[in-house]
Amino acid sequence: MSKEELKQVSDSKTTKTIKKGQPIFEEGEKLNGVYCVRNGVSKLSKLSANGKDQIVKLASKGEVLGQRSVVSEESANLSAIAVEDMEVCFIPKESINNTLQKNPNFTLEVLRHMAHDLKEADDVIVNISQKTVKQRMAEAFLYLQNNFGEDADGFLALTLSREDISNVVGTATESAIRIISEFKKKGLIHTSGKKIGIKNQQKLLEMVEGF
Amino acid sequence: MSKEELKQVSDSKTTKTIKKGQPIFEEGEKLNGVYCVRNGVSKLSKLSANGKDQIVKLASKGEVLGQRSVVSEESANLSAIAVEDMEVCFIPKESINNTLQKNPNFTLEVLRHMAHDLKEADDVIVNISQKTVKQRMAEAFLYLQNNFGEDADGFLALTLSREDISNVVGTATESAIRIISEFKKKGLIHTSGKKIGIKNQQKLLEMVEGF
DNA sequence: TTCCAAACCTGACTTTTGTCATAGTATCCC
DNA sequence: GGGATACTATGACAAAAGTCAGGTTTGGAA
Repeated sequence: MSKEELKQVSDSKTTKTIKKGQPIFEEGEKLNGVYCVRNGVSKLSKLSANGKDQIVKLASKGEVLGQRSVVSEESANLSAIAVEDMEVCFIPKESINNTLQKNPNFTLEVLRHMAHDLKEADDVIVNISQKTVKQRMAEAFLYLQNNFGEDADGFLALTLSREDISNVVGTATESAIRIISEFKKKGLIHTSGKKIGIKNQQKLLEMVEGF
Repeated sequence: MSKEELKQVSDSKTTKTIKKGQPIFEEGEKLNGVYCVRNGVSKLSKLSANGKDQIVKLASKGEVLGQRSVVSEESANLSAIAVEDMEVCFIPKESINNTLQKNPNFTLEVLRHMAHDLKEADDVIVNISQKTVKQRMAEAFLYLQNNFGEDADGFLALTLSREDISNVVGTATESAIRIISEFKKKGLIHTSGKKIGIKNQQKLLEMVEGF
């Protein structure tokens, strides 16, 4: 983007604070712009007919929410809810559309980014349909480790509730809890309250691969 | 696109015939361009660790294959295999990239299209993780009816093998066959050889919704 | 046409996963 | 600090789905 464009976008920004558990936007809502995550983590989820949420993606610092809806001029397909206190900035869709029209390189960037998201989504489809719940749980822990890191005590930096974990994995909360207990017994992970730490990365990896 | 651009793309096209069962490209391959479906149907699938294919999408006339890989300059994430005899035309990536650079409207069109695909992929994730195999089977039949229509005798125009059906739904082939038998007994569908016809759309719809 | 391989189908069984019930534990708010 | 509320945990059971093993049918090639 050119300096001028950057300035324009910067001018149209407004920062907003979202408390843990609060929605940034919800499924079906018409979005007037996109939200850029400055701090904290948001879950992107969709409610299914049986009343359970499926978490499709976890977005943190630097990621943009609502892009897809604004680009395709549809209402939001997913809800974005804060799993930690967040700071987001809002960019109105006029500003986005304007830049999309005028700056082919920006559009191409957005396109590349969406292509990446699409690949990830396809991978999730394959995983979820072909792997067992146990394998997906192992994968989820490794994913959290890779993408959000660990705190000073060796626990996963992003602490999700058991329910959120089950919604990422796509299983019943009780099943998720049971598998956490099992992993703990086998020495793959350790816990302290809600916090989970990875003890044996190698074995978790093998489990994902199906050994 | 302008006339000139259209002509340029048209000039760089080469048409290719693909026999049923033959791949257009395979997972991991580097693509030198995209393929536009002129005739026939292709399945886009990915091999999972347990040796089963998961079909992510069925593409027919007018749809473009390989777009995602060319845009993001990655190797193909999915294999494209003909489920019917096909005719495709090839558009080299230079031609695509050229147009992407020069024609913001074209880029925006591609972007919108990919946004749509992403939404569909998210929906598939929710379906597959939150619905039973039976519900997904019902959904698959309705999908085939909506997207590919019926022949003169009231059978689904696109005939998939039982294995392909199971790979769309994400289940074992035996399970798919068993559910087909069950649906037949319940009068929801009728079959003749591999062909399947929908008898009671309403009940299938209710089944998808979880009644 | 005949044969063979591939696709289809079904039964019996096992494993996986979900559901319901219930109890303990943390957490929030007044 | 106490009580309501949400979250975590576990057992018992039921339902869903996968696997294995065997048949049968079908379609295509020699």
